[in-house]
Formats: sequence, structure tokens, C-alpha cells
Amino acid sequence: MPELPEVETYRRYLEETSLNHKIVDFTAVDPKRQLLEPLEVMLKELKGRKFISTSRIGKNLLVSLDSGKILGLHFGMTGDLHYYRIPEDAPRFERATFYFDNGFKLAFVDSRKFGRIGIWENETLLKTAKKLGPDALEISVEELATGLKRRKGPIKPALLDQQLLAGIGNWLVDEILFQAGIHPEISAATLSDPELKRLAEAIKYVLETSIAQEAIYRELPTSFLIHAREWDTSPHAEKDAHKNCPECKTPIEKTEVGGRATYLCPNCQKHKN
DNA sequence: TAAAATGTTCTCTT
DNA sequence: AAAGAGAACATTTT
Repeated sequence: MPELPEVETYRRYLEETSLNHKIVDFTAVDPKRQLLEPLEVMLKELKGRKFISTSRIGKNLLVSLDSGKILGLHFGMTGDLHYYRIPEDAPRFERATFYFDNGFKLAFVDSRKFGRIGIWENETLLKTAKKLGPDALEISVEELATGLKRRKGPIKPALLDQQLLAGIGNWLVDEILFQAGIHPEISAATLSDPELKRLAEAIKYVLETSIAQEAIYRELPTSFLIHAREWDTSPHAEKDAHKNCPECKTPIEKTEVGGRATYLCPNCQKHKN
């Protein structure tokens, strides 16, 4: 789930629930794997502190502590947050827990354990250490164009490179390329100016629309390609309802680009080269 | 049951 | 130095 819109939604959730409570304890079920510092260090930095504000760079949620340091949360492929008090409300796959002095807990939920939690001196150090490019919602067309011109390979893996721009993942990259009418395997360096402009607009449009829906992709407009993804297999979903292009009704193609599952409309996203 | 999965990072090669 | 390919990581779901 966690591409930029999910992480932005988690950021807002954390902001609504977890600011300004004193942290009384912190636990992790697999600290060696998921904590970037030893558990004792994490405890020393967290205990007695409060979260006072939040920000986000790409898929990273940054939480400022009243000590001035930054708690960095990355959600891997399956991360989520859940704020609760009574044990009956505990989520499945709770991997780390922040305990507050009001009796509530903030759970870091992550079935696959690819998520990571760390402490940083400041935002800049986190950004540098993680080699993050500009956030996908803030990058300018010029920066995007410059970054893409240095690339040799196809556009899709370039857009997934968090060092070039941060926040796009494997689901939304397909949506962005579809909305821009660009084939995922077109060489990144050879995009024309109009294509670059359409791409930059599609990045903003897809991310902002997804954030507005709180990253619930089922509720995105029917003009989106994403409904062709496997997740749309709820019991009430019409069988094969979304397997055709919302624009031209051509069957959606599933292939592999850069080692990742890729959905595209072969008619709307022509592969010239 | 085997396969596939929203992400990153490390190693090896070019 | 930098970019790309491929594997590895751990676990759940279909």
C-alpha cells in the first residue's frame, strides 16, 4: 500500500492522533531487522519525549520529537499505522508499538516486515542517508527533465528511482504513464518536451487525486487504469469488469518492465522508437 | 501449492 | 562514477 499517497494519509492520521502525548514505552517484535538503531538507543531517544510535528519526503514519514530529533518511518510494502487503546482493537501484524501516557498506543503494522524505523539528527541527514531526490509532488518540470535525460533505460524504472524523485511506486507509476499516454518502455532520455510536460502533469494529477481519496484506490475515477489490477477482486466486483481500457476499451495488457509487473493500454500508450 | 505481491538495498557488471 | 540487472530480504494471500 505505501506509495506517496498512503504515506501522506498516514502522516495526517498520526498528526490527528499522536501529537503531544508523552511516550512512555516502545517495543518491537523484530528489532534487529526493523529498527535502524539498537532497541536501547531507540528507547533512550523516545522515552519521555513527545511527537510535536510531522512531514514527509517521498514514501518516508518524518516525525519531529521535542528533543529536536526525527523519527523516520518507512512502510516497506505492507506497512500501516493504527492508533488504539483496548487490546481488542489491536491490529494483526503489529510489529512495533509506541505507548503514550494517555493509555493509547500507536502500532506500526507490517505483515512482510520490509518497513524500517530509525532516528535521525535532522531531516537533511535522513534525506542524504536514504539518497532521496525531490518529493514527487514538489519536483519541477526542469528537474524532472534533467534527471530523465541522464537515463539510458526505459521511463518506468527511472520514475521508480527514489533518488531521481521520491514517492512513486509500482502501482501509481503505471497510472501516471497511462494518464500521460506514455509507454513504460520508452527510453527516458528521448521523451519530447510535450511528453515531459504531460508526464509532470500526470504525476501531480495522479498523486493529488489519490491523496484526496486517502489512497483508497477503489474510489479513484473510473478513468483510471488502476482498476485493472488484481486487487479489484472483491466479491461484488463484476467479473472482468475493469480489464479494458477506460478510454478506448482495448484489453489492458500485463507485462513486466524492469522486473516489475506492469499494466498498460497498448493503444493509448504506443511504443514508438 | 506455487506464485506473486504496494519496496529497498546490496552485489556484480557495464 | 554512475547506471542497470538480478538477487535477496520475510511473510502473507490467492
